[in-house]
Amino acid sequence: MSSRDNLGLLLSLASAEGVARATQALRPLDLSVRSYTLLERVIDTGGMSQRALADDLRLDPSQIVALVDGLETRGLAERRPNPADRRQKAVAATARGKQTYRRAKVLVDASLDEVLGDLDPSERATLHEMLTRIVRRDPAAAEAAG
Amino acid sequence: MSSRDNLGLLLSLASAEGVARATQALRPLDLSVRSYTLLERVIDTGGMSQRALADDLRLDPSQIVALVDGLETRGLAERRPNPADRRQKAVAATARGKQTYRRAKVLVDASLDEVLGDLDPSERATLHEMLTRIVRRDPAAAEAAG
DNA sequence: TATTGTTATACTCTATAACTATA
DNA sequence: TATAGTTATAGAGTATAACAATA
Repeated sequence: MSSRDNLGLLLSLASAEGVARATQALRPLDLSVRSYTLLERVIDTGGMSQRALADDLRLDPSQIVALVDGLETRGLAERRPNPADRRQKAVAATARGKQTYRRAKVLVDASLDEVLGDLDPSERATLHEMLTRIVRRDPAAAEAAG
Repeated sequence: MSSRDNLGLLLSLASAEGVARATQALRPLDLSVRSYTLLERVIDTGGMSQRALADDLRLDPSQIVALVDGLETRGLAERRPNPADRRQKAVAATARGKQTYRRAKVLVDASLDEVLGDLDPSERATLHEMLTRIVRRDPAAAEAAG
């Protein structure tokens, strides 16, 4: 196996390509890829605790704080108290946040099409399924790996 | 499409998982994933200019300088003059660098097996082929995308 | 003029630890 | 005791610009 066949490297390069293009696509809306992803997640779920966001996005809770701060300052998301557990704060998108997300999604999807341009729908489904299996591992295994 | 189906996010998470595990696997040898990748590349090619390395690894030339400096300080790689073009320096692995690489490869391959554990050889080949198509795009297209 | 390697700088991302308020 | 959110800090990684030597 030569270095050109390094699957880990290929994965890393493909990811970097996707992030770079999405970053560029989101520039007109002044949104980072991670803010966009967080916004998408809270819109789809109707609101999540910051801890749940950290778990889903595989980020440290302290990074979620910074991302939510940024979105809240711009009026795109807000923290709502959770009466059931006053330690938690439910992060939810504002109406303006949802509108911004819809516009952003069009741009991001187009940038992803550029990256995946050579893959037909069936291949994309296969890729999606395989990546899901890679990512959705037993959390205990990831824990053990540190 | 829900955020759980975000293919760009999945790609990013899978890559991060692979890099994290490889980083951990390489810790005993005090090698970064990028140093390992560079070492692999110069061993497989028998020596490359820093510019060629930057192109292959999708890194800025100034980052190659830092990586080669680190490997050279530790006696794992060296810069050799290129008589044909005195601007260039051919980066090559030393005997010790090759030995370190062989030990590192065992560890990295094992860590990759953990990440790809659910994929059989045929599926890995499919993944490899698709990622190759994503990464090996027309350089002009990547250029245009910034 | 253009390219290779280099230095410098700033910015983002990531990892870690410690603190507070709640449970 | 443990968990959710927060703050602070240091280290990687990344992007950009400028420069000297060479083509």
